[in-house]
Amino acid sequence: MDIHVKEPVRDGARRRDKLEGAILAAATRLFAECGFDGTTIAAVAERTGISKQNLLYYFPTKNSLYGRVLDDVLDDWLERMAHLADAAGEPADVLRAYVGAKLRFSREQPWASRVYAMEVIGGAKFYGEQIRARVVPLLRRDIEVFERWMADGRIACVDATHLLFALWAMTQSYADFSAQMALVLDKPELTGADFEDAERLIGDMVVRAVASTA
Amino acid sequence: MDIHVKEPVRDGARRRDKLEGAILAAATRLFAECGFDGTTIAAVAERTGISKQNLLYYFPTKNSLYGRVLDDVLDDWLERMAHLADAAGEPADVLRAYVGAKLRFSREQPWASRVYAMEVIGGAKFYGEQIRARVVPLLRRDIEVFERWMADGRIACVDATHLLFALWAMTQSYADFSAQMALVLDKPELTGADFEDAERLIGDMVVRAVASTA
DNA sequence: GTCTATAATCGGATAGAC
DNA sequence: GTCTATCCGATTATAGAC
Repeated sequence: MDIHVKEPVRDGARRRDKLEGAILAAATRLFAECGFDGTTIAAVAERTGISKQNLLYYFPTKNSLYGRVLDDVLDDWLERMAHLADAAGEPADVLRAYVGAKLRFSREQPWASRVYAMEVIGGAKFYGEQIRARVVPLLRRDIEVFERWMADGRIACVDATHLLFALWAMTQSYADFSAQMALVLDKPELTGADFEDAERLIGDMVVRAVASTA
Repeated sequence: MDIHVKEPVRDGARRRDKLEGAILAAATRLFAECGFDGTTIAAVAERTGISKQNLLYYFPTKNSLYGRVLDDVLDDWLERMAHLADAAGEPADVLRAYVGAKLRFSREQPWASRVYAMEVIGGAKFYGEQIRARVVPLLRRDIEVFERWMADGRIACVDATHLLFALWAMTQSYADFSAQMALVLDKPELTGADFEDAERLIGDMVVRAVASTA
């Protein structure tokens, strides 16, 4: 008997991945805009173009969907930022690259940034352990890099921890507070030029903060 | 006939105000922790120590409660910040005072800061008009003060708009991202000393950003 | 002003056919 | 893997007695 196999395994897997990706993209945006409880799986399904029940086949619970969204946010962000602390080169250049990379993430993945921000603002009740395990070590390592530079006399002595907090805050806000920024600038949304201005100012501020006071 | 008036008008009003205040305090905290949809009026009522139905007597809808919370957040913030742009004095001193005031608001009213942040991150779909009417003019005025200082040669020329965004971001994050900061610092929550360190570093950064490059 | 009761709806999740 | 049908709990809000 000739059994008709609809799709080879690989195509099936590819299709599954593609649909999962579409669901996650829709979910990321909606979680960012409406928060966890404000987002319904029906709305995610509709935006994806599938039925609610079909979505529940791929993500059996709302929590599992939310968890995957946050996992993917972190994966993307960690991948972009991981190499920076290892970077050899002048501290000023590394700092500017760091600012640029973080700002680029705010620009290219604003919803990812905002989902993460909302989770943290709410106290990270859902994702706190993952942050402790995956984000905190990275931030601590960055702080240590700053402190080594200071010990080696390559930059001026400042509070490395709060310098990193400041750097994070300034870059993160171009995703999280872009709605308010756009209102101040009286334009529908931030443009590439705005991000260039931001990168210049933030880069200058950070570099100046650690410049030796001749 | 001797009608027993339970409470004179003034005591009644005072009682009403007191209860309203208690409801608003509970609501502010819960909206910050759980978001708009994650907060139930039953939970607000329970935290206030009254019944859900009684809460609905004071705030007939959830939207009206949320609106009042945001109104009060803005009232408090505007009152604290309003005088700063008028302040005469050296730019460096005014800037440090500005940073200090904003940081103090993050420390003393973390839930207020977070409710506001959540609303903005979600796109300010509920409160956008109020932000346009009440917050944006204030920020624009601050930017103009910075630009006047530059025109008068009292500070170096930088992008005044993005400088204000940076200042706002750095101070705001000590409310919004305090959960993550505490994890990095490996302590249950930020302390007064942390806020002093922050004020010093942010103050130095901002002042240095506008210091003339001799 | 506060209570009891309840209406009306919605949302997450399951069962089972195809 | 996708669909139809449905359950069940939770939530906002209202009606009306006291």
